[in-house]
Amino acid sequence: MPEQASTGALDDTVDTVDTADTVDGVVDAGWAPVTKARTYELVLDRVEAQITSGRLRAGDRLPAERDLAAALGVSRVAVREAMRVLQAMGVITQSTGSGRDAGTVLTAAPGEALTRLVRMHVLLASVGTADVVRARIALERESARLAATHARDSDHALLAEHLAVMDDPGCSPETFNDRDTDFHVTIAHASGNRLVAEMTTALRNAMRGTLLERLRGEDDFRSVAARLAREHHEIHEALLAGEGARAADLVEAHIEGFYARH
Amino acid sequence: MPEQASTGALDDTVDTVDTADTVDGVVDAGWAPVTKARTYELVLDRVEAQITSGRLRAGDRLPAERDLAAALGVSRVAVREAMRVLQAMGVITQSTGSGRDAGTVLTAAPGEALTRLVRMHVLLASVGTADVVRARIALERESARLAATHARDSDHALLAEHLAVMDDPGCSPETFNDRDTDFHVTIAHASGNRLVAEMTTALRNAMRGTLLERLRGEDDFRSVAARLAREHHEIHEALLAGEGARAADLVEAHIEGFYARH
DNA sequence: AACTTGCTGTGGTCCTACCACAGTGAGGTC
DNA sequence: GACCTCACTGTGGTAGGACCACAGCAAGTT
Repeated sequence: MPEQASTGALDDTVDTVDTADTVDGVVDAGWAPVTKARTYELVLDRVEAQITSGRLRAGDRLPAERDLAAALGVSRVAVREAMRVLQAMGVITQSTGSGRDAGTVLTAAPGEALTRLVRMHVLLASVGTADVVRARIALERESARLAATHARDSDHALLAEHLAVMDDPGCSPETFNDRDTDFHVTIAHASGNRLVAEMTTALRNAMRGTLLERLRGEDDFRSVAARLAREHHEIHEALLAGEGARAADLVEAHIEGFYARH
Repeated sequence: MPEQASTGALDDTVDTVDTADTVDGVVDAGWAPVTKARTYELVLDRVEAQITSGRLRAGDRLPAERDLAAALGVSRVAVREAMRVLQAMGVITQSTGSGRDAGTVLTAAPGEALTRLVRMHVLLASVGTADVVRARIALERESARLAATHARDSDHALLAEHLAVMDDPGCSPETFNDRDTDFHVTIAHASGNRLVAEMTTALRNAMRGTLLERLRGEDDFRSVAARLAREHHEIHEALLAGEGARAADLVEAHIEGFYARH
């Protein structure tokens, strides 16, 4: 049916025909340049509409790319590009093969997407390290505050495990950094607030490389590690005691302290 | 040159050839399934590497899609899908036409990308409204605290303008909602912390629809608007006085109050 | 009953062709 | 000479068709 250039069901192509024009002598009332939306964006809109209307929800399977393309009257390329965007947002997962669970499935996994986004912008110097630190503090304060009342036994067990590894004097900077990340991420997820947790995780992960470099460049890695470990223990104790406000203050001092001193 | 299936410079295609195998009788030492990375991800890695190494920075122009494809030894489709991802992350902007500034340009604009990401996940019920509210409070407290010392005269002027519009008794719920958003966003950007600002903006924008619905459904919109406006004025006064802590508390009460009461 | 084998549906990749748009510059017109 | 016109060129945008790799399933074989 499409014989070239969208003919099908997707002709919302024209967005605005409104006001103002800049062409030479023409009257500038009631005219605006006609802006065309790219086809893949229209596909995105359709998918979003399906979600909004409740016809599509997490766990559901999307039509096959070919079918979707045919149904919307666009090419498969357009559909694929829309899928790439959704994937980059952590909204879908794709896999090959046949069978019920194969293909494109709606799954809400914002974590990885956020991490990549933040890391990319840190690399681009679009946001500075100091900014990330302040954002981390704001979020992790909230994480800690909530975790003090929401954390379960399994969370505390996990935290204890991470602490034990970091206490080991033979622990390398790499291992320490990984477990440090895990410690903070565990607290974030114990908060029970998914959004705060994912954002916290993303920021901490995006800083992973930077932090590792600092740890490696440390003159006396062991004593620094010991101090950080001690602070971790204090935070954990505050959480166990259910003292959210104190935990939040400790976390703030912990994060700020590391950056301020190095 | 590529006669089908990647032949070119991008043959990192094979990721791991390591340990363990599950095939029936075969010795399970030293074998693992070969996992292939998707081509567009390899392209992404190359772009990220260029940024990391400093050969590419914000404002720079990327090679034309065709050239990049040739240089990397992949198809244009692969390059285009990588571009879609970068665009979805707010890392590039694309435009047609010729000339120096046409084509693909590295520009760090995380705001819109974040907004879409959060909105999508709110729609998917991956994160609940209450979670977004708590996250907003955490971030906007920080925004307000920083804005109290960093805001310039132009910021205060903008804030005053928004306040004036919201004070107008004839102001519609739509207009009020828009200006309310603008008010919070202006504070966020006045904080001087780009990351906090972008995240704040994203959350506020993602909630735009929800908030508008609540305002519209209000029995006595005018009195609610009047109360919100009064709170806005108090916040503004705290900012003008440079009292960050008070501004933060007011913002928290302001946000939480609205959700708690409705 | 257990294994093998081929079929089918899915995303992954590539190529090629063409369209729409925006500068650029050569050429014509006044 | 100054100005306008218009074709050219480089860019992303789109379409369509072909083939590959993979995973499940079912029929056939041992």
